[in-house]
Amino acid sequence: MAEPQTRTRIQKKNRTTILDAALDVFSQFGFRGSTLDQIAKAAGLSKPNLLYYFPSKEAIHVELLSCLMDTWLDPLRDLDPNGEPRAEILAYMRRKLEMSRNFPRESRLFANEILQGAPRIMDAIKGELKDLTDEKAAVIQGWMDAGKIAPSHPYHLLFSIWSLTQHYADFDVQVRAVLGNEGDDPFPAAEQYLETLFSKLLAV
Amino acid sequence: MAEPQTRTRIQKKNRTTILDAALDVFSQFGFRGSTLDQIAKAAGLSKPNLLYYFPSKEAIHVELLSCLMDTWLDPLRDLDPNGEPRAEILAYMRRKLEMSRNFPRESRLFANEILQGAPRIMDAIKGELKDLTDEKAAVIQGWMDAGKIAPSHPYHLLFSIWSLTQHYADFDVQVRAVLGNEGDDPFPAAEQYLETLFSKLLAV
DNA sequence: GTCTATAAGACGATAGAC
DNA sequence: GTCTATCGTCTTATAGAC
Repeated sequence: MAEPQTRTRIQKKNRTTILDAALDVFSQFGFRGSTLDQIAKAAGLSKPNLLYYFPSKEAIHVELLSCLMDTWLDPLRDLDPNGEPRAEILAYMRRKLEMSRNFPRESRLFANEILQGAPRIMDAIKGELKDLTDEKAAVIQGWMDAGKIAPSHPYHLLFSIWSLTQHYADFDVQVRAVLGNEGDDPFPAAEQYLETLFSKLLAV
Repeated sequence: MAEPQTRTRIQKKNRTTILDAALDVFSQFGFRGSTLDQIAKAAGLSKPNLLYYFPSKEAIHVELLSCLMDTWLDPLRDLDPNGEPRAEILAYMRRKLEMSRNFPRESRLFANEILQGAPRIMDAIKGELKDLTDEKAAVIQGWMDAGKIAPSHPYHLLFSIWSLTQHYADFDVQVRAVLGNEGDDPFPAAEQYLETLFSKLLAV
C-alpha cells in the first residue's frame, strides 16, 4: 500500500528498459535467434527478473510487435484524401523515410518477422495493414482516375514507397559499407533522390 | 578404390541435398535461429550424417553465402558500359526482378544476413560488392554527365533497384497478403510498374 | 556412409531465499 | 522485486557400432 505510484513507476521503468533491450536483440536476430540471456544482459537485469515482468520470451516479442503495428501505420493513416495528391504522396514517402531514420530497429524487427513468414503478425497484416492499404490504394486510384497524378498501380506504388524507405533502415550496414565513409549520413541524399523519383513518376 | 565416381556422385548429391535444405531453413530463420535438426529433417538425413559432409553448422552457412555472392552480382556485372544507357538499366532491373522470382530463398538468406549486421559476409560487401558497385556507379555517372539519362544519384539509383526488386522476394508473404488472392503471381504487375517508374526517372 | 547413443553446454522457465 | 540455484529440454558435435 505504501507509495503505490513509486512501485508502478519502477515497474513501468523496468518494463520499458526490458522492451528497449529486447528491441535491440530481436530486431537483429529475430525471435528464434534471440535469447533471454542476451536481452537480460542488454537490459542490465537478471534473467529471472525479466520473467517477473513478462510471462515468457514470446510475450516480450508479442508486446513489441503489437506496439509496433500501432505506430507503423501512422504515416499512411495521415495520407489525406482531400489533400493535394502529389504533395500527399511525397509527404507520405518523407514520413516513412523519417521513420527509417528515427526507428531503424523497429523497421528491422518488422522485416525479421516478415522474412520468417510473419508467424506472429499475419493477423495484423491481413487485418489492419490490408484494410488500411485497400483504403488508401482506393484513394490513390481515385486521384489517378481524376487525372491528378499519372496512372500506375496504386498497390505497387505503395509497395515501392515501403521498400525504398525501409531499405535505408533494414540494409543500413550495406548502404554505409558501399557508400564508404560509414559515419556519413546517407539520408539527405536518399531523400533528394526519392523526391526526384516520385515527382517524375507522379507527374501527369 | 572401387567405383570412386559413384562415391563422388553420391557425395555431391548429398551435399547438394543438404545445401538445398539448409537454404530453406537459414533463409527463413537466419543463422542463429536455425537448427541442425530442422535442416536434417528437411534434407531427409540424420543429424550426424549432415556433419559427415560438413564440419559444422557454420560451415554449411558459409558455403551457402559464398555460393550466393558468386551469382548474386551477375546481373550487375552484365551491365554493359557500351550499351544503350536507358535499356541497360531497365534490363538490369528486369534481371534483378527475375532473380527475386526464381531465387527468393537466396534473396531472403542475403537479407537475413544483412539484417544481423552481415557478420559472415561483411568482407564480401566491402570487397566484391563495393568494388563492382563503384565501377558501375561510375559508368552510370558517365551516362548522366553525357546527357544520355537524366541526372540523379548513381549509388541511390542502384540501391533503389536492389530494394524494389528484392522486396518482392523478401516481403513476399506481405505482398501476397495485401494483394489478396495469394495464389496470384504479383510479378507481372510489379515488372510493369517498375518499368514505368525507371523509364520516367531516366528520361532526359 | 549411415545410424544410435551420448557428451557438453546453452536455453527457457521455475523455486525459493532474501 | 531481485537474486542464486536449478530443473528439464534443446542444441551442437562426437563416439562408436554396423
